[in-house]
Amino acid sequence: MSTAEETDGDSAPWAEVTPEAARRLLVAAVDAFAERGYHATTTRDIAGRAGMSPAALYIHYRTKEELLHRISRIGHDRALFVLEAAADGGGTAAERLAEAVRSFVRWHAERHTTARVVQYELDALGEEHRAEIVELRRRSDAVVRRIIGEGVRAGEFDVPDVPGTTLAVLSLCIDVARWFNAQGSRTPDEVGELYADLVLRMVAAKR
Amino acid sequence: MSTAEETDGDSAPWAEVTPEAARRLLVAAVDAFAERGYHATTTRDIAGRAGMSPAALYIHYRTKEELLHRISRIGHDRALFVLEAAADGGGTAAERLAEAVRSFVRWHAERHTTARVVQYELDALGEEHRAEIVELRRRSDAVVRRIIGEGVRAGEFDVPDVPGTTLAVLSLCIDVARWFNAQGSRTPDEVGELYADLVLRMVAAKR
DNA sequence: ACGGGCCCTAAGCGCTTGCTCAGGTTCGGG
DNA sequence: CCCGAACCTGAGCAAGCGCTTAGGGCCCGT
Repeated sequence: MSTAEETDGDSAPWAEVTPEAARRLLVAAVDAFAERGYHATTTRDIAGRAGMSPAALYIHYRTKEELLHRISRIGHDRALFVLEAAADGGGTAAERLAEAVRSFVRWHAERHTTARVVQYELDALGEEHRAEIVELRRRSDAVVRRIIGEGVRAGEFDVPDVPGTTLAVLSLCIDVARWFNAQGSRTPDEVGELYADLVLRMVAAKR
Repeated sequence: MSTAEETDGDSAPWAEVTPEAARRLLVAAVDAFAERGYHATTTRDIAGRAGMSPAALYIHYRTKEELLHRISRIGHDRALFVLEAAADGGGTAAERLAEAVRSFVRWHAERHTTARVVQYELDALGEEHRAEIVELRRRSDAVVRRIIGEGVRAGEFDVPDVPGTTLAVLSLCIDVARWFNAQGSRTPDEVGELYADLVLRMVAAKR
């Protein structure tokens, strides 16, 4: 009865992308964007990875930017879902903060290809699309800030600067997407555990 | 008699880039790369910002990639210098770690335009150039790891996973370049102070 | 049997890219 | 007064870019 059961939306990564061909293209785009970056990726490369001709892409997506937006939108939705699930999981503020960091970090490590695109190609999006995504990120910030604030009020935490510490916690988690390597020596679970511990130390009341 | 006096190599940012025109181009490139990213920046844009024709760029640099390499090399050298100065500053491990984080973070905040290019456009570099830069980053890692290791041995710190914590500390500092905004409410000094405190909490021995 | 909608491709359009090159300007030394 | 070196520009090349278009197979209900 953990907070994240099977509804974490990550068991079948891109199942909701409905025409199978559109999904293949999207997965190919995630790989390509994560590997080379949005601007260095060509539509020919994406289509090639999906085993199609360049023109096929434009049957399912209007532009290359729309592809990035779809990836970014779904990715942020899932990351936020994971965070909120942990935050609403009950228990002390420390337990909820630890679980939030643990699962958020695990998501960024496990799906670091997606996360890299989602977190680091943000300003390749157009004006409106970016604004939409930024709103989702503010909600992530609010979730973490709320837990820390509650912990402070309950006397569990000692945090002189709540917004600053919130920023640092999220920054720490997000940056996992940059350095995490699947071939590396740490599993996503191990990193999640390590980071949950480090974050608890950052906010712990001195005894 | 602080560790970082005026020799921090940042008082006159790009003074060592010798022909004045070459420096103008390099500064323009830093701005453009930081704003749009390496791949989204055109040589015409760089030359335009420097008030020259596109062809002028190729008198001073062989390729666009060489420009990025020069920026990356100088930036990493300076960041590493700042770190090492703090590490060799004397005092307890806690004092040295705090000073290292403080000045490293301050550098990333103050010069966040440069830092963004230096830290996030790494894999736009060619094979050899990237290898050279990666070596500099390993030295940064070694500096932080050494301080933490010494603190543990001296009984000042309680750190179950030294390499993992080192990674987290550096990740935290580096990511400042991504979110720091000059128009924001925090000064580089404030962020450095906040982060030094947070990092000390992460490694502090429980009492 | 067959017509229409759905997917897909081959070919290519218009444009921008990184980069080149012949030629012009500036300037200190003989 | 002229020369050569240092620096820069206008014009443009080949290649690659995002994206479009005309059309061909395939599968469905009727």
